Amino acid sequence: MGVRVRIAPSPTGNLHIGTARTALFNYLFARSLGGKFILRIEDTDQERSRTAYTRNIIQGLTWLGLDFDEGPYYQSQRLDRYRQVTDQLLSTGQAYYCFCSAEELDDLRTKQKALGLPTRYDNRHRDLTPEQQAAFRAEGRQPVVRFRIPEPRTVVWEDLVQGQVTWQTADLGGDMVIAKADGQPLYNFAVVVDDWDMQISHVIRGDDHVGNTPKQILLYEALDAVIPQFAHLPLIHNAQGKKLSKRDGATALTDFQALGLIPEALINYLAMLSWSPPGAEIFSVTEAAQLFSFDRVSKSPARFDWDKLNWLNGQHLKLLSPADLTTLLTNVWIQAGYAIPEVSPDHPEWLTQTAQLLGEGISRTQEAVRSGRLVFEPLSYTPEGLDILAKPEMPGVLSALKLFFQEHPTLDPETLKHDLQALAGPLGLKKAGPILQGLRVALTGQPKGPELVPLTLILHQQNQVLGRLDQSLGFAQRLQK
RNA sequence: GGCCCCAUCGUCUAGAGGCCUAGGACACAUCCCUUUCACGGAUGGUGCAGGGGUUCGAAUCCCCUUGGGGCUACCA
Repeated sequence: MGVRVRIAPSPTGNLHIGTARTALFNYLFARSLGGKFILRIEDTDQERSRTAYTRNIIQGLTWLGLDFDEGPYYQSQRLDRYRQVTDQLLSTGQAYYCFCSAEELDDLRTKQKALGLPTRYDNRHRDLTPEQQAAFRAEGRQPVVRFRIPEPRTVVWEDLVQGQVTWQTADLGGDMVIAKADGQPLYNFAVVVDDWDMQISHVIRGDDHVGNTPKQILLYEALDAVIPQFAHLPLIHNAQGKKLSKRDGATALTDFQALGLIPEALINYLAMLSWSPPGAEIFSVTEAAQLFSFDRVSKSPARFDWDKLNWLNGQHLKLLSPADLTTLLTNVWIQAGYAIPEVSPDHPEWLTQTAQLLGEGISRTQEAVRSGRLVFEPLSYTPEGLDILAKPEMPGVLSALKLFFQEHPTLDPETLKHDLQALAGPLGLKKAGPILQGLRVALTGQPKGPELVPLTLILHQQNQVLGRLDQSLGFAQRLQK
């Protein structure tokens, strides 16, 4: 049996960036060894699970390109199976009914705390006689099912990331509940049954699960099941050095999406949290899969760094084909409410040129919204732009520019800049700066922005140059008074 | 409280006893490119938590201290 790994999120929230990272490592490991990547939805907690979240999780994984080979499997559809295994454990005496109430358990913990003892279940109902059980039932108590944890015993496993991990069963908190009073299976139990049934070869998950692993190993043993290999990844930390949580702003994958991050960059960044590539830092998911191995995974947590993610996003944006970039930015512009004429699957030349120009040097697609306004929206001026128009030489400059464009209905991209600069002399200007700056402000309303010549060419194709020049000239003349 | 894990520039990391006067990337600063803002190029500063060992030699091995993190449910 080859490599079979799984990502097993619970649909109690949108796909979290930490889950996405775990999914990625599972995916990389599977792909690096030609194994299968499986999706399982852990929805045993009926209270908190929502199908909308399941949808979000699947969409998120798909968006990232982490396509799964099997599934999604749903734990909620396997309840009979869990019951069956619970019964098996019960019949062999490896599990038993515990009738303790929530209050009794609470009480126990409070007392232990007061005495400075570690909190744990004291296994008080481990060996109840049938008579005692009947008495509890007569009281109307609904029992949970607990799995016997032998003490003392040492559980050891060779973790692919953590190395050899040793755990004393006495530190496990006593016999564990595997089924709630209402019959619902609990995580630590369901996960073992599932991984067993689905023949998972490697369990790759966050290291907040190390403490669960000895319990699960005991369960595998009790079921006489093959124990998978374990790899516990260090967690992702926030700027404060704590586990990344919903309180940290953007943590759902959809947040990153909305911010203008692209999957290629996110994958690249996530892969480098606690894993280091043997070579270049910028890579595709395919390349990462070829390079991936657990011996380059660190045991220490990594802090989430927006600066680096943004930079990486810019790098991957640059790697996109003109067509892909155009599609991406066009969607952003449409979402921003800009009226973009004649959009079709094959982008018109001018749109591709616009995307190339405005996509230059940005690190997130959302940054193109602001520059997009310059091309797609009617002309308006910033205070800085008005300051420039108010300069005394501007009416002259703009008149000369207007004349130039009237005389040159077709523009030569090769010589345009030179031709514009040549306008300085006749106007008595020492430098061409005011000409270019004037044209920039006249066309865009602001002194800063994308490269001027390509921008002019694009607006010219849209028949926008003369109109804007005219409008700005009028403005400049009025500002002189 | 108990158990477990971690510890190299601000951040992500390379480093598996001599190749380290510790390398790279992000961020930062300066300069160059440029009509502008970016991009790009160049240069620069900043780090082995502390203390003990082991060794001819330690960022690398061991111990302690300190700091940080995780877990400790009839959640997952």
